[in-house]
Amino acid sequence: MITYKTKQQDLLMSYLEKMHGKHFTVEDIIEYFSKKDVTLGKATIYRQLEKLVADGKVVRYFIDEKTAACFEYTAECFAEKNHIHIKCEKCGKLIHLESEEILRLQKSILKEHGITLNPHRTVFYGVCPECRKEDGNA
Amino acid sequence: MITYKTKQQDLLMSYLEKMHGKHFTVEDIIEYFSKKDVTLGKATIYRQLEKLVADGKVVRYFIDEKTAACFEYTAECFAEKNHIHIKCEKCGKLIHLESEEILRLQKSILKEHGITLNPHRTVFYGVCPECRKEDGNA
DNA sequence: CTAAGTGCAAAATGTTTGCATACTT
DNA sequence: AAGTATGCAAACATTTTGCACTTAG
Repeated sequence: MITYKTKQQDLLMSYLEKMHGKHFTVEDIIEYFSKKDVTLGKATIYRQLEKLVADGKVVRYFIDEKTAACFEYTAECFAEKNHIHIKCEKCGKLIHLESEEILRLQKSILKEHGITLNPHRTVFYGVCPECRKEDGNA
Repeated sequence: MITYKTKQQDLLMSYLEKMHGKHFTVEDIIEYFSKKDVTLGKATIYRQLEKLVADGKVVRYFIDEKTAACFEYTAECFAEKNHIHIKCEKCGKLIHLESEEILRLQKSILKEHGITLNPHRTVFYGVCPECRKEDGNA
C-alpha cells in the first residue's frame, strides 16, 4: 500500500516534534490546532497516531484516573533510552526521567526470571520533591 | 459513613476470591453472574470496585489493546517489601517477584531526583518467558 | 484517473451518575 | 426510621467506523 504525504500528516508531525519527550492526549492536539486556523480532524489524528504506534515511533499508554490515552513521540530512540514515567501521588503531576538503574533492573529481571521488561510503559507512583517539602516528607 | 453489608458485596467477594491473583474486567464479572441466577448490576460492580481500590484491596490498571480497565484482587500481597508486580503484555498473566534492584532504583531516584517511589503501587509491563518463546523474540 | 487520506457525524465502547426503590442496621 | 446500597437507564467520554469528498501520485 502506497502512502500519500498530506499536510495533515505534516501538521501532526510538527506537533509531535514540538512535544518530543512529552506526553499528550488527542484532546491536547485538537485544542492546539483549534487555535491555529487549520483543519485537523479527530479521526485523522487517531488514524495517523495508530500508524505511528504500529511503526514504533509513538507510544500509547494510560495513566490511571485519566480515561484518555496518552501518546508520546519517541522516534526511534525508543529501545535505547531508559525513559520512565512517575506519577506524583499527591499532586498528580507526571514526571519523565531517565535512569540507568532501570536498565540494571531490567537486566536483572531478564537474567533471573526470563522476563523482558518494557520500562517505557511502566508508570511508577511516588511523591515529587515539591510535595515532599509540603508534606514535610513521605 | 457506616457501611452496610449486602449480598451483592458477598457475591463480588466470592468472585474476587475465585480470581485471586488473576485479572478480570467488569464485563467478565457480569458475564460470570449472568450464568448464575443472581442479580448484580453493573453500577454496583463499579461502585464496589471503586471502594476496594481506594482501600488498596484491588488494583485497577489498563492493558493496551483492551480499552476496558482490568482489576485484580491483591488483598495483602502489596504489603511486602521489594515485591514487584509484572504484567505480561501478551498473555496478561501477573507475575510477582522479589528484587533487590528495585531498592537500588528507589534509592537512585530519590538521590538524583528527590522523588520518593512507592513501588508497591507500580505495575511493570513486560513479556513473560512463555510468551517470549512463542514470539521467538524479546 | 486511481487509490489513499480526510472530515463529519453516527456508532460503538466503557464508565459514571441521577433517582426511585430495596435493604441494613 | 434513617440512611446506605442497588439497579436501571440516561448521561458522559473516548475511540472507531461508514461514507462522501478531497487530494496526492
